Amino acid sequence: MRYTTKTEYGLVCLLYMAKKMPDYVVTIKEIVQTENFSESYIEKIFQTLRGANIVTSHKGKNGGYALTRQPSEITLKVVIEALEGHTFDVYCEPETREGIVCNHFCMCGVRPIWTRTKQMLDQLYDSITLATLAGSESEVRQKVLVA
Amino acid sequence: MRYTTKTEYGLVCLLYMAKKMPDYVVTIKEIVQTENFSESYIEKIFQTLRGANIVTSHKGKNGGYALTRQPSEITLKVVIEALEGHTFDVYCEPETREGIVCNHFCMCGVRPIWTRTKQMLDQLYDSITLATLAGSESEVRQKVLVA
DNA sequence: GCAATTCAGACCAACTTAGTCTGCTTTGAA
DNA sequence: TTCAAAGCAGACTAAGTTGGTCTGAATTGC
Repeated sequence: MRYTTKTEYGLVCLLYMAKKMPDYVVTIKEIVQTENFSESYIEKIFQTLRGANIVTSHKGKNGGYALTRQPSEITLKVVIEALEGHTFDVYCEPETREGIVCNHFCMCGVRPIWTRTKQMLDQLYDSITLATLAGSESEVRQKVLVA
Repeated sequence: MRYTTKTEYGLVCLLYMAKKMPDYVVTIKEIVQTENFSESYIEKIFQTLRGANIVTSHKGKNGGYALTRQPSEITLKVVIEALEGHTFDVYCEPETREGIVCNHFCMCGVRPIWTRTKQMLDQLYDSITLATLAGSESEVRQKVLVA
């Protein structure tokens, strides 16, 4: 179980932006060159981020993307939900899949595990912002390099 | 992000066994009739569980499957890892994907999130056993029905 | 007006999932 | 000794998802 590359790439891009000055306008080209991603794919990811109001865009020459708010006000939860749909799919939750009769899961002893899992992940991702990540990066980088 | 049906079905089956007497031998047919699963698919799942030494099997007439140890000694982590491969795929972890050079992830600011995620899930699933689930089921069932 | 940029959406190959299917082997009991 | 009931092994497959690509707009600043 893992998140898709959309989330992975999206977070890398947002983190890149967070580390720049506030209101910094970044272009797809710039970010693709720095991070060595596929241009078309990143474009699509930014469309999703724009739809979720995490970034704004400006068309035309000197256009590009900027964060809609401070890095400290953009939580991981919001980003993951925008790119992935949800932090964790409880799957058998009746309210999330209307029309589907759940034969096994809804009332069974297994479901509470998934509810609890989602609860934990939501809480974790709600407590981490882009600023958290940007701030701890150098320190984290060192740790990893030493280990 | 969610676990596959292998894990879902596998847990339902194991929970079914846990609620029976210790050393109870269950057949695929019995469990399939009770839970309304596909026979062939459940067979495959039990092969995996046997490979992970979570159940033992006995061939031939009056054969079937039994838990290898007490429900209280079978953690969710062990079951999920057997059926899913891992509780959470940190993805860019160099040691898990030898030969693959990670361009973006390994040293970047995003990776610690996934490390932390895996840590939390591992800890959660290590603290829950089949006995926990079997024990809390009736109570959980009530809660759900009331809500 | 032109070059740089985003925007929209159709398209697609490869992979994964959730199974099915066929037939074999082992075993207990009649 | 036979036979039916079980597990065992593995090839196969349809449908869905992932991780993109590609074409061609529309918009904007210089």
